[in-house]
Amino acid sequence: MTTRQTPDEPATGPFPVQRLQRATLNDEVYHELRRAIMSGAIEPGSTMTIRGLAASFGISLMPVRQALNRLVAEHVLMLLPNRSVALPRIDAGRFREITRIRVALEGLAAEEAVAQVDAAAIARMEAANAAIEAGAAPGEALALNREFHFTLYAASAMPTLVAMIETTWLQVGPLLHVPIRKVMDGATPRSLPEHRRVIAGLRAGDAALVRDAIRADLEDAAVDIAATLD
Amino acid sequence: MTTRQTPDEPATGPFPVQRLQRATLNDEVYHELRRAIMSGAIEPGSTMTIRGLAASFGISLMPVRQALNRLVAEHVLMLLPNRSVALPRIDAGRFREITRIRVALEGLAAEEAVAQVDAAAIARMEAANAAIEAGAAPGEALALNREFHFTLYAASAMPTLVAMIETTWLQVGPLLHVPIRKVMDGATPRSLPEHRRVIAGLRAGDAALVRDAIRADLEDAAVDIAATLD
DNA sequence: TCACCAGCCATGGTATGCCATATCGCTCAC
DNA sequence: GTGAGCGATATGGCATACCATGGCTGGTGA
Repeated sequence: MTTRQTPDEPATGPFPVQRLQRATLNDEVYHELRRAIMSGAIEPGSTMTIRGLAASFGISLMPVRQALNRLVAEHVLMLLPNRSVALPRIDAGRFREITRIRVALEGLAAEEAVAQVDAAAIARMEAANAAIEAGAAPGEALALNREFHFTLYAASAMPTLVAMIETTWLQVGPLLHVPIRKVMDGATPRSLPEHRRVIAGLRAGDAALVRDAIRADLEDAAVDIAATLD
Repeated sequence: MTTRQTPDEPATGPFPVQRLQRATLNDEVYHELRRAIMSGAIEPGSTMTIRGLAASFGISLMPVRQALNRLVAEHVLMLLPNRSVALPRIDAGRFREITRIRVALEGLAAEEAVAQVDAAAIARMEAANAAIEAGAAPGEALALNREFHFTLYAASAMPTLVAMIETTWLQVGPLLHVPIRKVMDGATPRSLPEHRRVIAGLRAGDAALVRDAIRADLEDAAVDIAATLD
């Protein structure tokens, strides 16, 4: 099964080491492409070839093909008529659509999380938000924002929902990078009132408030991003 | 590229025949598995092997592997620890979760459809509903119900949303078949008041009414299905 | 008779090779 | 000079082959 165990570092014995890398090449390629997309390394609209990627990774075509298929199935990549794959160029209409979907899904997760969130999760969210407001670098702010949101969503204990939300984040991922950088670069570290409302709502156990704060947070960000689209 | 053109039937010349089967084996397997799942032909909890399916289809392992990967990516199939795939056994908790997701997504699509639906679509929905109420066979009723709902959702002009809804239907597909049969077999053809409310709401342009009718329709059905779970 | 071990078989992952197609460029004819 | 046709190359899909792993089974020894 080629579990790709321990490419280096000789076996350290029965010690509890946690280096379970990635199981299959397929998975590795998949996650690497995900990372590249979320980090803005891939230009929207650009196409990629199986052979090209396989050569870059130094592996055969099969794992790459499977990883691409998986991303196409998630609507993160797009199948061209010639069966090549491309990172879709997101127009304003599609962005609006995905934003509405995100409001519905993330609102549901947020609402549900209120009843089940624990103090540790709230603390992590508050720490992430504080780091953003303290003026993290743009890339880091994105990661912190992601942690803020997904800590909340994970508290919903709805794994299928969380997975669907992750997919939607991937779909708009190419947009997040550049515009957010533009938005945050010039601005002084600004407070994120909606994030603070989320935390306040969690503490108060007010599901409607948390849902609305998430909605407002998404829509606020969407306004900035949409402004860069047309 | 192996476009698999015209396995039989000699070229009929420039006549406009519409027999563009399926493009790739991958796709063919994918859709066949989808059909099998939605029709209840695959037992929830049962596992399947790549080689077994490939032998059944009379093709090689690669297209089967890709189709399975795609279904796993859509959370329709499930990856076992030994990397085999299985049709998940849906427990009550997961069913409740998916139902809530469906209410959120399908409610959004329904609401959005109100502003854009045309008379032809409403007519198709009414016809489908009438056929159900007239006492269609169980399997046919499922297909008609599906047509009713997706005609509505397609009117939303939100293709990404519709695709996500289709995925959720696939995820609960194994449950729909048997229970619905049980529910509908004994019962005399009953009217579907929520479907009628949907149509009335569409005619009246009342988005809130349509959304609520869809919510009620889904939750009504969910009660029947959940009753068969534990 | 039971437990344990070894070898086989089933199965998944990956690499390679071949075929079909699409695309691009070049050449030749008009 | 331009357009049409042809060929080379790039590219995707599929089949086959090989390897690694995990589970199962049968045999052997206590």
